[in-house]
Amino acid sequence: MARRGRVELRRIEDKASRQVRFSKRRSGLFKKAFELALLCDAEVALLVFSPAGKLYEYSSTSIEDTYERYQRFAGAGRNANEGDQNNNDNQDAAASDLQYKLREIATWSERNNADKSDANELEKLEKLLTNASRDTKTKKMLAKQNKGGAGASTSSQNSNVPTRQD
Amino acid sequence: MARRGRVELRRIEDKASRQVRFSKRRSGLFKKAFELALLCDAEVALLVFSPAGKLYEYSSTSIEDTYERYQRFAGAGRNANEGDQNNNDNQDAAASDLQYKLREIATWSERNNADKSDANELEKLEKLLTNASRDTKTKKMLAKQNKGGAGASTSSQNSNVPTRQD
DNA sequence: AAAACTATGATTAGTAA
DNA sequence: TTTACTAATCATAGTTT
Repeated sequence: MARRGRVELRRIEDKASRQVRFSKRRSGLFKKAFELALLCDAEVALLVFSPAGKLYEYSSTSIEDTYERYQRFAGAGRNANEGDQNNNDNQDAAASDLQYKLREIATWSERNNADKSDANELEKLEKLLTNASRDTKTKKMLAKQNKGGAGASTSSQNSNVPTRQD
Repeated sequence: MARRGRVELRRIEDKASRQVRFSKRRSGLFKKAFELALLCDAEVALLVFSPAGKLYEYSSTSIEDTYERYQRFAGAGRNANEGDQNNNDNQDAAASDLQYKLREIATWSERNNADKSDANELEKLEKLLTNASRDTKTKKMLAKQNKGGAGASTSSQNSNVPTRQD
């Protein structure tokens, strides 16, 4: 027969049945992760260690890459879990993330169809993003100053190099 | 009413509905991850970047710790891995990856500094990549034909000129 | 645009082979 | 042990509010 009621949300005591459930639920979880990546075009990385210490992994690109991206992101300002707070804080993280992607694109298109005019487009786009990023930071700083901060006027440093370490 | 049939397993084209589905499925996935960790006493780390480039994370202990454990593990000799259907060694995949990054960039710049001329740059760039991607595919096809070929001579559509179909 | 609804498909707990 | 079955809960696509 089937289950008698809704499943209780706590650790399963019986070892054998815990192992069976782990195996079933694990495959369900990995399937869902894969579907999210595929259907919704998301980047997903999933690591699971079984209670017995066995490793299972899934990644839509590569664990390493996603973890790196995570670190870059988290470094600049994070946007933790579910509960989706204010995403102003991670705008400049997103910006530096995008700069990175842009460089990737530049490298790729250089290798594949190097063309002066294309390079030009890319350069313009990169400048555009750099500026936007700086604007965001400046605005945020000004906002902070108005609220309670000490003053410092922004020297607009120039653009082609992404604004790195503050 | 409810859904008409089973869900098709491919990328959702409509942007708005992709975003909605992402949000729903993401919360489902995180719930499952949490339950697996709790019920089965597993160590779980989950990183998701939305198509818009937003980060979501769950970890039963800490992302860093689990990643470290993963590295130690992977270094020594690894075990099963579930969803291992990505074999990203071809240019094709690289190209579509770049398209994805481009869409991220587009989304971001739309939200932050929407501007007609910027949109134009992005569009040009996207077209450029689309064409390059198609070229790659065509070349690959030709190569395959030449290798195993029943000798059908493909009317070589010239590679740099897009075949209009939109 | 986000939240509620709801019919339907998907997942799975318990059981059995 | 894993695999298969099946009833019942769960998740969610499409729709409505």
